[in-house]
Amino acid sequence: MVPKDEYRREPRFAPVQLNLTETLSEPQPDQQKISVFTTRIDTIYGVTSLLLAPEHPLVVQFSADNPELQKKVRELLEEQKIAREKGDLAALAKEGVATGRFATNPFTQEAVPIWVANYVLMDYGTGAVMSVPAHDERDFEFAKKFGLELKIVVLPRHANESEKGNAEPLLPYTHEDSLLINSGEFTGLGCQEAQQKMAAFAEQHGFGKPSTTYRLKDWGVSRQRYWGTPIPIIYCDKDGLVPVPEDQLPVLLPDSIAITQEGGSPLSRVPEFAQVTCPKCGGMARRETDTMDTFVDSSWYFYRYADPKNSRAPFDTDTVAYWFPIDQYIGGVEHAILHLIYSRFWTKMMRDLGLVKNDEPVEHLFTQGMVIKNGAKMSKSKGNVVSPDDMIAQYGADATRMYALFAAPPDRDLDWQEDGVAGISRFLSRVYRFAMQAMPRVIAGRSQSLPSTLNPLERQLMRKMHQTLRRLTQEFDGRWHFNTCIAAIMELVNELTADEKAIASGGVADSVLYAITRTLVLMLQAFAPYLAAELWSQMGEDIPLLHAPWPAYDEALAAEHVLEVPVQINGKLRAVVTVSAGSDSEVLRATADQDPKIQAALAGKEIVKVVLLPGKLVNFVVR
RNA sequence: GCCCGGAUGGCGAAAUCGGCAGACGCAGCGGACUUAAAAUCCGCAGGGAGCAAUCCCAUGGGGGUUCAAGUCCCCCUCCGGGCACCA
Repeated sequence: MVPKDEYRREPRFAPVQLNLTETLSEPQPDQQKISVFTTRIDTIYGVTSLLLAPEHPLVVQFSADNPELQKKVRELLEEQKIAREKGDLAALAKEGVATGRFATNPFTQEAVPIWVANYVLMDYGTGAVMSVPAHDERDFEFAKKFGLELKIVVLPRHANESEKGNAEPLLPYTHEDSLLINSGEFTGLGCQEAQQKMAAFAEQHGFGKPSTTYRLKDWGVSRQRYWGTPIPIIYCDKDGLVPVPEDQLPVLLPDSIAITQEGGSPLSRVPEFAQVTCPKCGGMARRETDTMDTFVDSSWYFYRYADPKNSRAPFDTDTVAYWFPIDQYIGGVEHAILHLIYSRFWTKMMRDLGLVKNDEPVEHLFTQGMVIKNGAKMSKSKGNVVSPDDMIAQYGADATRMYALFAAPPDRDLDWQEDGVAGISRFLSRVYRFAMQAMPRVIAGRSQSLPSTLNPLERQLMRKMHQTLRRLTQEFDGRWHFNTCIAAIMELVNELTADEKAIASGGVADSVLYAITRTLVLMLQAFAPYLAAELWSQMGEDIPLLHAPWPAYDEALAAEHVLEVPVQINGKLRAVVTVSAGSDSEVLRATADQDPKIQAALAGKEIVKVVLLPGKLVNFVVR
């Protein structure tokens, strides 16, 4: 599948150990070490403080005999917790407190103050961060607020020569296509190179080494909701967490439930659901009343489709192995992450458990556009969904379906509007009238073989038919731009109805009329299946329309014999000339030379160059 | 903030590999048929200048590459979607 970064592989330089000093004096050999985690070791000469997460173990030690600091740290932790629960950590105002301790930067041997900050997370990296205000957004904000020092150690690579050395970049300057300054022996290196060399230096001196870290996407699956899959776990005071025995699965949601405005899980207020006996000891126990995120269901439900009647298990491994992976997934861009990631994760988990044999749920992904209504995506949660029911009632399912396909290619967003469906409806009526008019001769033509030579009208119509068929065949196999398929069918029908009188008066053999009408119906079935099925049955075909094979187009019959070639002068269209297909450059040049418009336009000009593309284009470059 | 899409006539769009910008349709205008209307059929239709032939301008904006750019490169604006103190 296409989205492939559910975890990101990032080169990291971690951990770098900064020695802790009690004072600004020389570092002592027996002092403690704090591991920090960084992706920008190249900025380490710009470190002006060291930040710890409120939960960092050393914070406890630092604040042991300092109640004031303890209180402040508790506040910082609380702020962080609330922000994380709300999911808007980014909006959290940066707060922090100095511990009064100092750490020594192993690169510079400088001592920097140690702070506790509410935006440093204990569960990422090491819970300790080197703060480089000049080259990190967050540190910049923090340092400005608390008056901490800024040290510029990276300059834009493309700064003018004259500015070099004194150009102050707009702070914080975080780009990595840059050069180091004020960085000791590393000054003058590019960021990337510096990262390699400084990591090697750290490793050599035993205070750090590069590593690769994988960042997994968080997915908290439990929800305090009624709608969701029950989590089959029972809490017993005696036995702890007890899984619901397999013969009691699946746990079903209760039917009688009051959805109130109260907070908390609605299921916890349904005693007959929540109160159970422990499967182990038979004593009073409590059922888990959170349900699972609906993403859990959407992560695997499609496996059930391969084995829908299985009453023993969700699905049988071998039955599923026959069908999976799915050949083609079609979904909206808004699914490009989340659902798609989770379903891949779920498949890999089931693979590891031996439940499925495929590594990926899906082979190919087609990302369809969203339906937009009044500038926003149409979605149930936004309540701006427009039902096609009215349109179906007025124009029928065929016209509604075809209109939706005609409005835009499927990979593009579609701003839903209803003008235009009438045109499709008119088109389908026109097809029906034409076909029914021709029907007696179409039926007669069924049993006749095609004429050995086609007359000009027959040839023209057959050419158009094969061109249309070629277009559809290629689209179905490739881009899926059904809007242009429909346009192509319209062009074919336009040509047929334009020649309707000539066709009616016998200008086209019955067998040719049959061949064209039959192909038209086959092409139409993808877009207007009901009309196509009706016409097919009128034609008295032996096999059902759905079983009829897709017809093959004939490249020779589709080929144009006369080509119109644009003639340009300095790239601007000045004439169009007609040549027979297969004409070479000389013929093309001669034809263009003879065109009166071209002769007039070239008069008195010097021809510098002539671009000749046989069958495609002539361009005179003149002075 | 970061990542991914997108922007072309009054509207939906087409141009698939750098080669006639606007196919096909909607809405509109003119005409035929009709007592009249509906339906249907024919024609016109990006903007500007001109009686006309014809010419100029035009694919969100600005630069560039090229004989030739909606299409390729650089910068920017706006709209949509997703993610987001992950150091």
